[in-house]
Amino acid sequence: MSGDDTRDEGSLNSLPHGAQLAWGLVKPSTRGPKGELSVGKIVEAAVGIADREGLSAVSMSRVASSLGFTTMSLYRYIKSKDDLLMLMTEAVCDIPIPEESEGKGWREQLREYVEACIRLMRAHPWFTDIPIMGVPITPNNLKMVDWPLRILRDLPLSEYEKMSTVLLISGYSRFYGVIMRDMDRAIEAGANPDSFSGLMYGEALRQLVTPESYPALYPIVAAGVYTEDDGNKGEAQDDFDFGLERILDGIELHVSRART
Amino acid sequence: MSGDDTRDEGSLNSLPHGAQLAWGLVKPSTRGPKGELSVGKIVEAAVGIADREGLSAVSMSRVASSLGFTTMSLYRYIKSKDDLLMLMTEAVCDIPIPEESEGKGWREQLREYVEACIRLMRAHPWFTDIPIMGVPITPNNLKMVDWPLRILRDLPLSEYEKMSTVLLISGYSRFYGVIMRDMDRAIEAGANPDSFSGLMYGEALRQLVTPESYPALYPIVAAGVYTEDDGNKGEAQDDFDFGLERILDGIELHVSRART
DNA sequence: AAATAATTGTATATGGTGCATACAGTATAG
DNA sequence: CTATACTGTATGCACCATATACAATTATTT
Repeated sequence: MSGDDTRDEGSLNSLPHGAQLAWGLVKPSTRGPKGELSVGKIVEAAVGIADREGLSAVSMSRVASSLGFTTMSLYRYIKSKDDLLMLMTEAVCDIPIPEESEGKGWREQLREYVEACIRLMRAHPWFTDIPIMGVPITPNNLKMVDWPLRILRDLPLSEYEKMSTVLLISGYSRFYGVIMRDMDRAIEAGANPDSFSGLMYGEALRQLVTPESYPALYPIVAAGVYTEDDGNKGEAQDDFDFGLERILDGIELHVSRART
Repeated sequence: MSGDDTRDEGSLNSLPHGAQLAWGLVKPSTRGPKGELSVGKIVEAAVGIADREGLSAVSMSRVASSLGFTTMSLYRYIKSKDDLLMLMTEAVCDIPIPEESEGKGWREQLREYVEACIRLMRAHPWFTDIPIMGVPITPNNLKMVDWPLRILRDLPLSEYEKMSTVLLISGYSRFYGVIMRDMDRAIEAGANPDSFSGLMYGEALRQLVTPESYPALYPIVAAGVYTEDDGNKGEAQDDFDFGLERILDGIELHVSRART
């Protein structure tokens, strides 16, 4: 139709339906009644429910009824629940990405990236409940790959190494995103009347983890380091910073080796 | 009863039922008919089903009927499905752990640890489908914490730093375990008649990822590095090794700093 | 040896899930 | 103005985890 149609429809159709929607590849039809619903509204509603009540509260019927429609009406817009989940993550990955080339070094910029990832996962605790179905293939998700790649642009790394590095960094973000989300959840749950749950398993572990069976773990459990009984949120933050700095150190060392 | 009863029943009862079972804290009752079923058999059956057909095939009724019992009979042995999942991971974490103090350095030993973790996750692809419910609290799972701690024993790190390091390493294992499992799955699915799925999304992404919107990602997608179109399993292995070496480098740098 | 109490596996039921299908209504294109 | 394509809906299916009530079984206590 439009002149610049160099598109290979076939390969685009190979994308999951959710991805096709995210890329705006699904042409709105002209015939028939105009839909009162829309993919955007559905995803928005689903994200809202997930934010408020967790991912398990997101069922097709729940989303539909929250919009005042029947369950099945959603399937006019979305092929499966998996597609909805994909679109939820995509919607939430629409975050501002800093401009290129400020005066900051790559370490600083990678820290910002990781921070942004973690912030995203904490703002939407359900984020990491959605399993990774594969390599990112939707626009905003790919922005989240392009961003760190841009940061690495001028480093003396091969393209494979750059991808490896991004995988390393984003994997670390995700892993800690999970941990921090769980911590947030625990704290929320810990605010319950049963506040003694601070120790919870700490005391039990102190009885079960013997120096004979767990020689290296024992002193750590005994000292309360394992269960972090002091309830100090800072500890987890320290863990996180420590690991990140080790990773950045490792990258820096590799880069400096490559330079010589 | 037995003389050495210094146990605080209360705190042990605070453990989830699955953990109590794993630690052998649930006394078998004497009264009543002896059970034909057992927790061990149930978990074994569940693991078998998961290995063969994936975690989604593991339902209470499926497990029960595979053993020739009714669904509800399982609940005589296990309180909830969550407990079953916990016991499944626990069962599978029962792997041989190398003796202490061989001539190997800590880097080498940590590599072995990570390899073992990955091997575990590939042998049981459902492993990472089970969400982490919290810090490990079951015997074999704790062995998987004690092991790397042992490796770090003689390094000049505080206990907090050691825990942070273990978290870093095991988090990396888990992240890559997920990736490799997904890769295995894709290869298995790719063996289907529709074998052209080798490219799958690669071709589509090459159309969608423009140099304007994705300046840093574009060359990588264009070169086929992003989707690893060559189907070479070695690439992912390279990614993995690269990241691991960066992490080990980072730890080494930190240690050498601490030494001075 | 008899009574008691605990524990077994089962049958049935509840309220949920994602989704297939068939359908009546409605707006557009020819 | 008819054919077509699309809308939202209603119904139903197979499945899920789990609660409850129950008859059968067996070890301990009396």
